[in-house]
Amino acid sequence: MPSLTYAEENYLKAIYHLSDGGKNNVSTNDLSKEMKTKPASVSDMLRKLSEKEVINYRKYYGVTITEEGKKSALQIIRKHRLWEVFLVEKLMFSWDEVHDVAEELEHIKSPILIQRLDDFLGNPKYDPHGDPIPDEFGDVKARPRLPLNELMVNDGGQIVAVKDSSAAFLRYLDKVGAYIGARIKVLDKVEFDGSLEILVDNKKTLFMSKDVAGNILIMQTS
Amino acid sequence: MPSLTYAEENYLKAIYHLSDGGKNNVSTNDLSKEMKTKPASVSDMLRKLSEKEVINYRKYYGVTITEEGKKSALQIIRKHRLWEVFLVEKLMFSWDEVHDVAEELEHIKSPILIQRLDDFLGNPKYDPHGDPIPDEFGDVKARPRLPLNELMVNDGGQIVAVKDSSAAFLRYLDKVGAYIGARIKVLDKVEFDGSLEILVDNKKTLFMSKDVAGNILIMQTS
DNA sequence: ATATTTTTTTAGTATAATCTAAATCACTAT
DNA sequence: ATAGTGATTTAGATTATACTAAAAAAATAT
Repeated sequence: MPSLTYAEENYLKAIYHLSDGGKNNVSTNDLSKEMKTKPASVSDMLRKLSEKEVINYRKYYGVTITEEGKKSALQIIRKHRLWEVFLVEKLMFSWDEVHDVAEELEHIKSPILIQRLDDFLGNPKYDPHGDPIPDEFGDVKARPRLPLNELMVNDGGQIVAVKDSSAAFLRYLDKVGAYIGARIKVLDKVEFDGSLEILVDNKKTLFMSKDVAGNILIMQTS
Repeated sequence: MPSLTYAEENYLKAIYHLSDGGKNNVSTNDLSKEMKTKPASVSDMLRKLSEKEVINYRKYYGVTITEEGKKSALQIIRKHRLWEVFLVEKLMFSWDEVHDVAEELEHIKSPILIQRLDDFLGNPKYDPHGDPIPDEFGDVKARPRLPLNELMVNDGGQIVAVKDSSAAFLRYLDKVGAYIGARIKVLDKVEFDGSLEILVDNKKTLFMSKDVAGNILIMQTS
């Protein structure tokens, strides 16, 4: 694995995510939006990442991630998500506070640290947002999942992840008790605007817009 | 507190240590040795640290640390030592493995992270090498301590710290059972070379050169 | 007291990551 | 088929950290 600088790691991670795990091409402009840098800076970085052979770069046509690059990206993601578990489970961070800190911690370079952190946490398979944690070889146990708004009336399941991890959205979910792991059932669907009536943990019912429901991912069980 | 870059933090920490907590002047050459950079690079950095008012710098005459600088340095040291406790107590690192990783972790910028880490660890007062952990205001609870080789025959006490934290030295201590907290008593002193016969934890006796003993710090109890 | 040595600083160069402005390429719409 | 628009790259500048070589200041030794 080529050694990457802090900034290179961040670009590579962004490419991995924007390409949906390496499936799609990513454009310079999209990357510049994601990284909050100018397109000119992105071009420069792409040249460097391409020299290190973690991406395939053809000028003016965007990039794809290489197999090597995918491995590197998955290791960074592994570290990020393990640290998130640590922050939430051991240090009592709420799940909307962890992202920025994990963003820094993920760059600490020490394989033994990550291995021991993983053991200390009990080798978790999912992070606090429900996203799968790659193992040391980069293998991911993905759960089948679909957006809550695609369920039919009377369909039930468990919340396994959220698409939008913004602090505002996570605080909203906290307020209504929609945690990862919560069991939900669709009681009713309003045809007019697609909003839903939901039963949470067999206790509380709540109303939810189609937009919100679209950002909640469900593992269907009925 | 002025915001410092990664490199600036490392220089400031080195200045704090080399000046023995701000008591002495530190020369460009000493700093360049400590930082493993060239004197020219040090001069550059001193100019910058001086602009941020964390050191007093008079060209050709070395530097002293300011009150502001001392506060910043103590916060970095606090973070370093708390992470060392975490690594040893929670992640089962041995005390000779922790330094380099803590060297990276100490630069993570998040006041809330450090506060919660401190609580999670039970607000420890000393790190695994016996060095005191500054509190959030920079206050340090120093224990009175003297080098083992300065004890007289029949003097006893507890090992509270080590001066030399090199991996080799720490492994040696591990081997002979001389942990932080171990109770020791001086059974005999060889006049010729200053070497010592030591009783450890009322169980084991061992022989130790004056050099080794000089690097072990004792809180005397008898 | 001056010459020599050592220490420190300055000047100029290099790499990494960013920027702005200008140039160039690709795509779209007639 | 080409003009115009938008995306992308290149060129040149900036900041941070390091380097080497040369100059300058301080310390030392006769």
